[in-house]
Amino acid sequence: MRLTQFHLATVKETPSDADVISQKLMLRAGMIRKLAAGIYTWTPLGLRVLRKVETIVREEMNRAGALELLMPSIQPRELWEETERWAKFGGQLLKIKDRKDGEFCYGPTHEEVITDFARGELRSYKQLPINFYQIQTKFRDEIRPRFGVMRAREFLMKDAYSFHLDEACMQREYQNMYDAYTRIFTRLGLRFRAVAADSGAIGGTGSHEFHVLADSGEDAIAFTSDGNYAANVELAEAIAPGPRAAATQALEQFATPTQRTCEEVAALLGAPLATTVKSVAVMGEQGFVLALVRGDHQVNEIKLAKIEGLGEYRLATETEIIEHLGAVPGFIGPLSPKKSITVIADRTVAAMSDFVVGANATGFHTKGVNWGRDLPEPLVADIRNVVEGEPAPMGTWSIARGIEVGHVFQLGQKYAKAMGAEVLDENGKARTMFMGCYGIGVSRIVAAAIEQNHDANGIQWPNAIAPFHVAVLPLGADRSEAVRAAAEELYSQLTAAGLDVLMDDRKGVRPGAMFADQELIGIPHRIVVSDRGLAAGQFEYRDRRAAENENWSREGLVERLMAKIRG
RNA sequence: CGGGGUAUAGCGCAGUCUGGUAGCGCGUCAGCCUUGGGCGCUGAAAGUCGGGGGUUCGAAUCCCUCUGCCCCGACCA
Repeated sequence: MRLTQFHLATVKETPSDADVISQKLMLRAGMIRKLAAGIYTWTPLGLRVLRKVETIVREEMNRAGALELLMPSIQPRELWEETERWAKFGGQLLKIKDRKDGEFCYGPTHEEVITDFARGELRSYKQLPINFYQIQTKFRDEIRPRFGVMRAREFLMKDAYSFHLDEACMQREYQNMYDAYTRIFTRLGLRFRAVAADSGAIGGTGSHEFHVLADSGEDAIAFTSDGNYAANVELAEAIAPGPRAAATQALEQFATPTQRTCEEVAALLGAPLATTVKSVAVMGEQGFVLALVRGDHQVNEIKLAKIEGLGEYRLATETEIIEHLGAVPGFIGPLSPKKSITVIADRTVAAMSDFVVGANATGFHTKGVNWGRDLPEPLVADIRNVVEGEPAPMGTWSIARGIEVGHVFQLGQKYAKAMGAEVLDENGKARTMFMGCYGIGVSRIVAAAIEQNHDANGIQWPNAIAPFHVAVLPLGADRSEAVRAAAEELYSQLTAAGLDVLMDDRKGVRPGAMFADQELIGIPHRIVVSDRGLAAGQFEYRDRRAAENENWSREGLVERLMAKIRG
């Protein structure tokens, strides 16, 4: 591509409403332009990257045996009523009406449509297993879209759905997709990690998220020091500490007129935060529950929701807290509540002695508290987030940040059952199919790749998804016929070799501007053609990630470059 | 949905308090100059000051109203 034939839309000034680096760089490089909140136009430059990601995803899905199809983006309400998700999906579902007042939504996902398709198409176990996928624009009306295409409302997604006669077959395909995803992210040239994820209320035996590692990631991932296990922080198990020490202190209530948080109480006492216990009051299905974690820990809502009797719990209101405990929030604890309540202690809390809690009297806390002696033994469960460096089932936990770009999921029979998707087995008996679903955020990958690969000058694309592999920059082509001819010849050869080449043939553009644009848009390799170089019989090569130039002779240049790009 | 901002040239912003001929930087266009890190100089084009209503001799500026967008929070495969 000659730059004069292309639409380069770089800007010098950083857009003021961009709050993550990928969004800034995508706007400055002219890859995207915002049309409305969370809705973007992909420019020719940005689209080249998006298409490269899409192509790799498609090739690997095909290789894994999945079949591409394309479903409608507009879906009728009736289908969503069958799974009761018309109401349950919530505000993210963009609902629209046609001229006859028929109700539709813009598809945020396609379980209903594919299951409807499958129940019509699939009749015999002989047609199974089968895996259908599409790469398509989705819309989720996010409450607060932000971070550019990282969390846009309209986005490009690959979604696949597999159908099976039994669970074992579903699990085999799940593994097949897991392996395909590993190949995809490896080919994309990204540093990533597959992590065990919470499978939520749907249950099922498995779910993994694929995260691109980046400090700016929205999700915390926990992984063990031996590298063999990684989990969403929501799932990582906090193991029980050693046995409880014997009580040494007497129970003592003390005044904390203005100290409501564990931090404030610990500061007042001059004691470590880890000697305090935080009490979180919630209302579960079976009544009032007090969840206890150590002062320096955080309650994990997903773990808490899994406890028997809690289910769809919510935080207790101030009125409920006063009614059950007799004190206002900030001074509550498990000691002598006003009414009978359930106390659930985190494993760590259960192993504490001589600890500090709210006294259930406004303005007071109590120290020297001990299980068994001062209050009954609690129910014990793992209800907190793990923290950096603490013991894990194997080794110790480390915490990293990641951007979720893929998710594989064993759906089981949830949708097939709700929608009556059945096939006849070898005995002629109708059986509800098992399903798996597998998503990849294609447009999000573009942003995630930038979060992971950039410097002060701009983007540093991995070769596999760079909009162009190499930039040819002729310096002074306006006045040097030799430079112009050499650049043209090089451009032809590189293009003929199958590389994506961008030649900066703009008139009167100074070298500094050429370099700045090439670095901003992140072309991974550049070759400078100049009178100075030609006189020495050399071309100047620079890797986007390198600080220094290399002088390459004309001989073997194309091969040398190919080796760098194709690996 | 709650709270807080903001809307002025293609982009980024000042001007609004205290009403009186629409400004700056970047970009764009023309010319000169320059040619290894977003050069320099000269000139030019470009704005129903988010929409509607009101006050006033006169409104970007004051009042009312609507809308978009941004930030914080709650929420979220």
